[in-house]
Amino acid sequence: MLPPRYDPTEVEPRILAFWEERDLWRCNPRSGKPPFSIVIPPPNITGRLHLGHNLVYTFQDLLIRYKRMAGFEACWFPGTDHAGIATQNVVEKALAREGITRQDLGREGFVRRVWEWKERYGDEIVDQLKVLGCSCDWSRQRFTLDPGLSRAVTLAFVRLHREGLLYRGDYMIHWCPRCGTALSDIEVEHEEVDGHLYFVRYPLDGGGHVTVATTRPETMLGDTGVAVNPRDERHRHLVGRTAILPLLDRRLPIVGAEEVDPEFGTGVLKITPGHDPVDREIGRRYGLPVIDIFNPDGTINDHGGPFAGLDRFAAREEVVAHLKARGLLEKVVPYRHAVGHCQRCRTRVEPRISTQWFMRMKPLAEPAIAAVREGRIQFTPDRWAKVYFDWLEGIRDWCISRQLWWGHRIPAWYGPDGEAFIALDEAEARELAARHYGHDVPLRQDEDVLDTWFSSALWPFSVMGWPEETAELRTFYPTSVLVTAFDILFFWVARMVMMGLHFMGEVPFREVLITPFIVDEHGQKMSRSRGNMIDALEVKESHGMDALRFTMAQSSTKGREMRVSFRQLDEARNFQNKLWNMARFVLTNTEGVETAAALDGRPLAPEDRWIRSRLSWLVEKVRTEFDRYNFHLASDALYHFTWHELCDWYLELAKLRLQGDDPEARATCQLVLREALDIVVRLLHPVMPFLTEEIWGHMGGEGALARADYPRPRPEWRDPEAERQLNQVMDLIREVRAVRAEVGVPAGTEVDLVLVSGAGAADMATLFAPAVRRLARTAAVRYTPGAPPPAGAARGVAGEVAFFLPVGGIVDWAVVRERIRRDLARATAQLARLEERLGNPQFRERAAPEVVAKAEGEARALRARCARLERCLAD
RNA sequence: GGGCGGAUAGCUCAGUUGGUAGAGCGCUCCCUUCACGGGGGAGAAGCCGGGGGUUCAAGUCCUCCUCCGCCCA
Repeated sequence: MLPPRYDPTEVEPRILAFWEERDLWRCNPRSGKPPFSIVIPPPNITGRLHLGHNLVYTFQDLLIRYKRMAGFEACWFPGTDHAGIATQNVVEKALAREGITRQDLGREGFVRRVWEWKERYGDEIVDQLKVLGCSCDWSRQRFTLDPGLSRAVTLAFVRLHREGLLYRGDYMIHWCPRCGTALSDIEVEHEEVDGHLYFVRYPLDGGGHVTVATTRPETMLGDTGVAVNPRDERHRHLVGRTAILPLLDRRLPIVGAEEVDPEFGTGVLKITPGHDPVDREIGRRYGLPVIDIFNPDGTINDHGGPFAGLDRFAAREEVVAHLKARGLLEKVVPYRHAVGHCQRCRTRVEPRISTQWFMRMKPLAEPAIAAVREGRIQFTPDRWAKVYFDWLEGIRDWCISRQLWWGHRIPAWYGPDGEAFIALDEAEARELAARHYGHDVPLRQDEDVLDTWFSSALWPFSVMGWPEETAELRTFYPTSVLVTAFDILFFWVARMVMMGLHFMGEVPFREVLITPFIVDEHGQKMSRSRGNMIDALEVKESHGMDALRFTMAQSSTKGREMRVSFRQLDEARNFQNKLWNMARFVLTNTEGVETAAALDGRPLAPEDRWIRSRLSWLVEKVRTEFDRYNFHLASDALYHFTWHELCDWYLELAKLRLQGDDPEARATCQLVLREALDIVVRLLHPVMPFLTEEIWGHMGGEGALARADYPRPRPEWRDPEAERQLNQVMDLIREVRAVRAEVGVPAGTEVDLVLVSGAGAADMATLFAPAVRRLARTAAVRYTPGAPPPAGAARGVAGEVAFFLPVGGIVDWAVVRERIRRDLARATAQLARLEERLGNPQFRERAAPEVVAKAEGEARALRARCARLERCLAD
């Protein structure tokens, strides 16, 4: 006997073990089945599972399980990402607690420490995925720094370089002083901050001064010029003169430049070619020197003269104080402006010129744009395609080198004169160098590593063994769908498309499903600092994984945001329990039933034909909505059907036969119950795998439900007549209940039900009398056409069927009459609207014939209903 | 400045070829009915943000506006 409450904490670990023992997720690229594949967005090894991950992984698992059951060779490729900056930060913090720095350990020692850390903690997130029930092919788990994937990265770099798509040089990049590395443009987040605009006087050679305005006064230490707009009447005459940089007494030529906005500040711009992209451009035109004033950690270097050694923020204070002391600070006004911050550590970044590797993006972006335009990749929701185009069309070159130790070291070796040799390994580089110089020379490998996203961009094929021509690549590439959140659309999705097209000659995935962003019930972003995080593993303990998955599926929408609250989780948990009890009921009432016995050929009751008709609809609905990624519509349909059709009605009706004395009728009912349970459990498995697998076990199902067949539509089960009949029965029962409740017939009182008119009323009193008696809690059910109701009888009209309950004395006639009047008023108003529409010749002329016919049918039914209601009042 | 998303019952949200509004929660009343009180039954509750337009018909299509949020420059 099953317990009356479903206990996920007991069931889930057991089911996990059951799946694991059977090795169910391993795929065979040679099976010949149609392939369906997904590569996981590799979680960061420093990551801990949050609901955002959970959502993305739930959708993927749902699709994989669905396709697997539907007959596909469904392969989900799992793995993790080395996350250069994040991981290095984590390990450096750990070292700091020991009082050491990575420099103390040296590069080799540090990298060894990171590997040790990775071995210890790097699989935590993978373990969490397993606990979630993710049906990945774990035998194919990869890590971006695995030897195979690292070879892929090196090879990709070498090829791109030979193709002229990589270059190295001094350019303005974003520098994070805390991480000590360059960042790409998209790793910088611009935030509005309240700062100040400082107006500083620069003396002119030969007397007088100009005033410049700047938000970063410390950068004046790197000034090598001053510019004005040549069209600016106020300042035009200054061009050609020389200003003197305060504090350092550097001579600054004054030049004319169209870029100078006369409206900004005083219209005079200080030129700092080392630390501002616009200044850099102006400086280049006039041959102004470039001065980098920062050390890698953001302190001022020797170019800052007396300020050397100060942190950039302290330097700002000092510079301002000195200017003030010399009377050169004209004024300071509050100023709100956008400042770039490091995406990883929120530190303010500094624009800085440095030597980095870049990837030329335009030639790669064009085919990527075409692939989506031509429909070879489909976005869901499709509006994301526009965001994708906008970014790719304005794309800039990608700074791919990072001044880190943890990552793929750039395969570039430099000779004594700085000549670069790009090769698959050092031996090859030596060969190239020897050929170049005519003799062996000592080589020095590039110190830098590649942006982690470089390796992520290769993921869809590196994970399948590229550059080897593997069976996996042949079968599973391109993958079927990529599921991810929008925040990595540029970082990852677009770059995978570019690399996939470039190296594989084919898109990496045919569809991209962009999931909503999870926020709390008040629409706030979930974050540790806000304290509003919902931890997936805690929810697993309190509600069960299936409840969490159901919530994810049900509250997913096409919007940008998705709110998750404990209320929804409670609802899902209740549904979980409802399902459990539905199964419990069916199983305890069908013990010993030979389910293999053919149901076909047995005479079915109308409710059997009805529930089969509904099941047929449900199968089609669920499959259709899964196929469209409308997980909320599929889960709503499953929820509504299970609770409000199967449990509320079919199970209640089934009790009549199960508890009756006709063994044949009971057997038929039992078979239908088992059939319904079987279909529901299969349909629901992708959404709620643990619970359904557990029920399947109790059903004595063959093998694992996870590998069973997904239900197919059964159009032959469609039965409009049975649906019509059952709808009428349900209407009648509901109406009798409502009349009883409203006019105050005590719940325990069983009264007769007399049906007096209406099509189908005879069936209600014969075929369906037992059902009506039980569910409407009435005694005898009689059909007596035209019978006059006794005085004080409660009465009502269900659809077109008029009835009364002879309960004179119990009820208040005024209440009964009031209720009928209200029903009549509603029906009359409805009828009036319909007749107005039908009376409009243009409606009859232009509306679709079936719409007109439907309206006519409704009007006919309403007229009948109104007549019955009027009759009720008259009698 | 450009773009996108949202505005529907008290709350959170559905509503896919335009056919006259739904769910869950909450609320009110009733039920110790033998699968489930994490249950069952009944009920109240909405000028679908605002204006204009197309249409026989608009929550749904077009346009403008207001408010909230996000992305890009």
